[in-house]
Amino acid sequence: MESREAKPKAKKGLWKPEEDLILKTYVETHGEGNWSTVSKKSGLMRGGKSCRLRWKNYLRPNIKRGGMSQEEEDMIIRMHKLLGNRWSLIAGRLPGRTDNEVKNYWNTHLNKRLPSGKRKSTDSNPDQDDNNTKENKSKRLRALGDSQPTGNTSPIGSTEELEGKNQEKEERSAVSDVWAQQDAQSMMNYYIESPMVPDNNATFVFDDEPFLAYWDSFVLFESVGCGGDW
DNA sequence: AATAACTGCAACCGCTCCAAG
DNA sequence: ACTTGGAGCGGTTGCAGTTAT
Repeated sequence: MESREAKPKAKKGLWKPEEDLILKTYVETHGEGNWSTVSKKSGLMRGGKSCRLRWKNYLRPNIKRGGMSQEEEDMIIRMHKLLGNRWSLIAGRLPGRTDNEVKNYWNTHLNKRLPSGKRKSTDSNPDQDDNNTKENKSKRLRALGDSQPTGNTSPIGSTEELEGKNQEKEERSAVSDVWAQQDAQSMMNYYIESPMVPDNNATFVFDDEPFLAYWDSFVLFESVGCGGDW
């Protein structure tokens, strides 16, 4: 596909301020989308994916930067418990936060704090510490990559999560069951009471995925099937 | 002061999904 | 029905900054 000759190689690495400016200006005048053509039209020597990522994670308006608040952190933990590594879904519940940011925050701050956390632990046994050294990291990950299907590192349901291409669909159909089995009631209470939700009138920003669909099916399941009192 | 080790984050990669042709 | 290409997602890597020795 990319074997077209004379195709200039896309620039990689950190974005420079002038590149940011070009991209920002371009998107603000032409709108999002058609990322593959952005590099040509804007003059940026970047791949479309790179442009999209930069915009989405850094340049987009209303991006909230800086440390996570306690509410945000709590939300991430709860959502991760329910959804696993569905970073885009989790980020969708956190206005101004991106999936990449949530993912990084989880991996660097939260994961190691939780009992099941397994990355870069500071108080683990020597064997585990050895596994966490930088030079061993790559070897370990490559070895895993050779022997494991991708996307199977979720702490939640890592054993029951399904391999292969139907995983997503099956997950979606199963998600209400998962929620029903877990602390669904407290989750609902949290949503209602959360300081991040100014009122109950759908003030979430549903950026990407149809989270409402998940929610609806869950509500349906709970209210019809389980006799919940809400 | 030097440098090794660690940490956090930005960015890339590979894959899947899905709409258009 | 099939192919193709764009978009999006999660996992992984690279590296700059920080801390420990």
